[in-house]
Amino acid sequence: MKEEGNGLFAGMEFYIPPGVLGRSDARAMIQAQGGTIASHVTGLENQIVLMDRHKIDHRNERKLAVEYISDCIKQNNLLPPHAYMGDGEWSPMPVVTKSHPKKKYTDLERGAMLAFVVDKDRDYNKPLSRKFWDLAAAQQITDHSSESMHEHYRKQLVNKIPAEKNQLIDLYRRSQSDDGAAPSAVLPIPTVAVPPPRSPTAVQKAAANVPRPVKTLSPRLTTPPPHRPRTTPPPRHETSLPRLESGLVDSVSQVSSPLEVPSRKRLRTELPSQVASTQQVDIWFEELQAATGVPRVAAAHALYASSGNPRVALMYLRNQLPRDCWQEDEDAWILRNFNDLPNDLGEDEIKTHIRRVLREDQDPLPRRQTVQLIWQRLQFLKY
DNA sequence: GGACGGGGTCGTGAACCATC
DNA sequence: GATGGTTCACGACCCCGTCC
Repeated sequence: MKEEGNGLFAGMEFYIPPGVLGRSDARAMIQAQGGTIASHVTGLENQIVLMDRHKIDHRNERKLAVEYISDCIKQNNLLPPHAYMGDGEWSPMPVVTKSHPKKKYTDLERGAMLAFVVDKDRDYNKPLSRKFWDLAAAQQITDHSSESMHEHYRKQLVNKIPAEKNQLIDLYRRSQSDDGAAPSAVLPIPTVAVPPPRSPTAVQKAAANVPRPVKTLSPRLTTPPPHRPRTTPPPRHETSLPRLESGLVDSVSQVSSPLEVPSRKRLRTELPSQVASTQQVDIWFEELQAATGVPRVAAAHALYASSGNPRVALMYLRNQLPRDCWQEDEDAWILRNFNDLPNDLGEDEIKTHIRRVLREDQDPLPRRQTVQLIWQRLQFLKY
């Protein structure tokens, strides 16, 4: 560890999971001392995770008890980490052990898996046999079992678009290199969603002409909701690309971009705040066409059905209709019930209205949907 | 028998909500 | 505004049925 710039923690990055006792105090102390707070675990060397002592299950210099911060400040010095690492000897609580802990895949592990596929001259767009992953497990490509890697690959990784896969591989390769600063040779992943044309007809017109988004979905979407909890990290779409480029990639729940399979949880707060550029839209069309072989018009239609989310559009084109990919009768239901709402209604009022309609159930929605998704779709349709 | 896909279980964490 | 409990969704892991 080194000290640079101003403050005890200058140049250092910490991640404090939600729920850690004294989290807010530690955050304040770190920031006051020039350190930075990461919103997600990166799995990279430059980040220290601060946890409750009794929850640290193994010794690791990058996983320390949260008291480390206050103690360093008391001593006005960066203390040796050893006394703050996981160890049953000093822990006031028994070390929690699990027979089969479920470890999250980090981006480095995803990159390692993909790099392994590439290194073995295999097509990373196609499923691979269990035997292949047996080999990967034997070579300890990750700490996960072969079956786990097999499942993760076929259910998650294989669905990523080539640009994302390349980015993960690139991240992994850079982490393996000493300097860690090799320039990325892969396509940047766009971080914004496309507000597509207003109707299918418009989509078809646009398909011949490449749809160009013209403005944000709504002013409300450009600012965080006022009721967002203090500890909620900033929307990932605001940070994903810079984080990738700086190597600070989220490992908890994957690289974030509109191109990934959208987490419904994430969608509840993370909405597009920018407009895609012409180049970005072109890239998406090319990606969709390359991945599925469909004509441009179909790609445009898929983008429309997916509210402008290219990754959902990809699933749509693969006949994997996710819940946030909308069908005609569902759009009709939304417009029938909510299109006449006053324009000055706020998000909360609209959602209250949506809840009431869902509760009354007089005009049931064809598919079960969350209030948040309906609200988002409404914003999209009204745009 | 191996590959593959579907689906179940369970741990985790974010979002939401009620209470103080 | 802070805190704690609840709900919900995701993903890791596992199992099983089907197909070749």
